[in-house]
Amino acid sequence: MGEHDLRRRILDEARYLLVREGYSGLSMRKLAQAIGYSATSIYLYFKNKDDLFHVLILEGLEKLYEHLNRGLDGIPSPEQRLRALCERYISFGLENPEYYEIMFVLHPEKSSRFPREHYRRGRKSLNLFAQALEDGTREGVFHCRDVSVSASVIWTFLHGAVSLVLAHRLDARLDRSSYLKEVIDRTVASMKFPLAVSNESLNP
Amino acid sequence: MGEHDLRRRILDEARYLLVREGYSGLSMRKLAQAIGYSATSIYLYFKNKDDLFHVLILEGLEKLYEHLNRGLDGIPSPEQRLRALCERYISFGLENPEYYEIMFVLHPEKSSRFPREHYRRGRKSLNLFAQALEDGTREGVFHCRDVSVSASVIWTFLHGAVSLVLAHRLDARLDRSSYLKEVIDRTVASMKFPLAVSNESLNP
Amino acid sequence: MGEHDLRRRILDEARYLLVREGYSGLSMRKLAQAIGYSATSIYLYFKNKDDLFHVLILEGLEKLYEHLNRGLDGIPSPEQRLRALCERYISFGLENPEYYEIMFVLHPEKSSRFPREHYRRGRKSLNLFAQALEDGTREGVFHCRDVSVSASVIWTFLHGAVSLVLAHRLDARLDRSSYLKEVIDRTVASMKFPLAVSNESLNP
Amino acid sequence: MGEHDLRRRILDEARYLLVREGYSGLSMRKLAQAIGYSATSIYLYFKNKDDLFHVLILEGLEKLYEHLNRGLDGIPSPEQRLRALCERYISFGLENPEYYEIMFVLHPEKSSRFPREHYRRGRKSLNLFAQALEDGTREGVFHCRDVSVSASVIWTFLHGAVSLVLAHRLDARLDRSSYLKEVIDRTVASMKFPLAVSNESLNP
DNA sequence: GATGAATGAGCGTTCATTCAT
DNA sequence: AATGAATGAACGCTCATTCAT
Repeated sequence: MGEHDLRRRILDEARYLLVREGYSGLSMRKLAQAIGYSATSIYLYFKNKDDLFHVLILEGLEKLYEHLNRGLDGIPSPEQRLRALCERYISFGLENPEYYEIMFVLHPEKSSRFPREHYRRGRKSLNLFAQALEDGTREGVFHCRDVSVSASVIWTFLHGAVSLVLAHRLDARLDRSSYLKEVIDRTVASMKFPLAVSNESLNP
Repeated sequence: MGEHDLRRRILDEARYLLVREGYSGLSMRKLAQAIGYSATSIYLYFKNKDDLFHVLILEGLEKLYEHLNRGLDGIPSPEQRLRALCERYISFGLENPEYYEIMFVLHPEKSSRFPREHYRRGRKSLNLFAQALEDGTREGVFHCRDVSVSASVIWTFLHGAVSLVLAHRLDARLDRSSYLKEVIDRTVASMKFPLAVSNESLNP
Repeated sequence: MGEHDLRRRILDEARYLLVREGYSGLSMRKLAQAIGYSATSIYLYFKNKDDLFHVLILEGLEKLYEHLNRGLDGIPSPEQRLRALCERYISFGLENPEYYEIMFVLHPEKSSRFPREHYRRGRKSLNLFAQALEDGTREGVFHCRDVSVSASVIWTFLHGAVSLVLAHRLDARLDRSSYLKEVIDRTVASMKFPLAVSNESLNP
Repeated sequence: MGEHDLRRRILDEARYLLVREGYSGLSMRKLAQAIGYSATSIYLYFKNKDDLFHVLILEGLEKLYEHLNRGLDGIPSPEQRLRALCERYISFGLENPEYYEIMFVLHPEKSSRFPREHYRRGRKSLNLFAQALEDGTREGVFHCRDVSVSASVIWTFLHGAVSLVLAHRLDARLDRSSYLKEVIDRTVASMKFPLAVSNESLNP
């Protein structure tokens, strides 16, 4: 077994188990059995379970960024670029449920155990949205007061969609593709609205 | 100990533990210890752990509905009604994180174990949004092709916000109240947009 | 609920549960639920689980005796009487599996907790066999050195049959009725044999 | 601790506990404590409690067969061979109460959880009896219509003896060795009788 | 680089039983 | 005569992890 092949297999099998059996179904024991190695071997490549998760998360963030960014420069129109970003975000989430869940859904109570490094990596993706908003705002097609806030808002909308779909929480009778289309349409459209001037806050 | 006080205490403590230690932190043993009773006692009031969760979920759905619906009829303007609903949904989620998580975040893989009855109750709340959309569409202030889809879209946006805030996934430097205000503003605004006629679907 | 009706119902339900769910399936909790009373109520009529079992055993021994003895005096021929006893013993066992198991099969390791009183009652039944042997020996049709030993031997043979059938341990392809007939035939026949004179013992 | 010594110790201790404390006394915890290891360790060698039992049963069946079969070919006379088999069966049962109970007495309601493989192994032993009967019938010393039925009948008689002795259900004043001798004598003798021709069945 | 052996802590759950009312 | 409330002990089992080799 060459160098780090096993490490790769562990990560891949972990993702597979994660999506097939859920978080609680991913135990070190089962993982070891699935790759055909002893449980101890996993600890040669990962300090502990958290570490393994950490690596998966970073990988996921990287993949998400690449998925979002690929050929993005070729889309000059800010609106079309934002729309493409929305579509890509959702398709990434739905096609990589294990990465998505581990990045944004699972065990938030323990997320504090993970270094803040994530956020830096995650922000790279968020900046793609922010950049489109920035460009669009300059051109007058979008109206943002603070593009970093608005980018978070867009992320919020898209995350709502992906997480509800992955968790099967939407009404089964809902037509999924028209639902997703409307999510994207309204998300993009919402950026075209001039925000009111008022400054009242909602919550302390 | 009178009547069913203990049952109430169990439910309350379960909610508390849930938000403090997460799902895996809510074990029957810890719960028992927290209320100062033996683990066995819990089984006098709940058939098993699933049953306890089931009760909490139903309670949460009921409370959410009441929170959304209180005095809603007194708001004649559909837009103001929709805005109120959005504000209330978010404030409920942030003020009742344990109910929110158990209803909409936790262990989705196991949610199939719970009867479909939930969804009926949950849909009552969704219908409040749908009704506002319906009225607004009739008045021409909103533009919806299918209010039940659009209601789901709104829910999607709001759920994205609540779940990201509860999971502390947003940039710490983000001003929360302006973020939340923008979420609500754009959510409401997005309904004012006429949807394009095109029928292309996003995902197979 | 008059006097001791409940006591009777408890005993009957216990027998029912015993045969339907086995020994471990008979818990005080389930028993209480089955009769529609609280678990505590059982303790009004029986000191504890052992006591309940004790009563069932004594009942079973009594019923077995009656089943064996009914109209037995009307059978003058010792051989026919012995044959009748064998048939009755087996039919009682197969038709009252719960009594049979509780009397002769279940938890022998704990039988020491039960008073020796059983044996007195049980011996009454054994004596019916012994009497037939005694009469048959006097008439020369049976050959017994010590009828109490031979009666135990007969019981041994019959018990083997009942316990194997109740436990479903016999080959499923075995025709049960010809098997049982042969058991009885050979049991009765074995008593017709003159025992050898030798006195060597088998086991220390 | 070399190789699989612990596995062996677990099995041996299980047998010991089984006979000393009965089936319910054999818990994984007690077993672990008895061998001075943690309960978890048992699961390194056995998948679960059923598996452990399964292994013990197979071991017992194998040992019983060897005990019955050893040097059996050296006994040409079918009658002497049958007698030897009877003596050996009983001595095995009395000298290996734990194997005997786990094979033929304990928790019959759960025996369905164990694969049918047992029965194949158990039948090997039964066939030794059948063979002796077959040979004896050919020589005219035994009279059997169907040797497989008659072999089951013999097993029945012997099992009755072993199980009653192990359960201490026989009258304490009974002389055990003359009782056992008579069991064997009459069991063998019973095979010498020509069965009647009648075909009436006992039980529907 | 990889493993076998082992564990402490914890899980959800069931049990027979007691006690005050 | 009957109950509701409560419990300590035990059950089979799984977990992430360690350590010596």
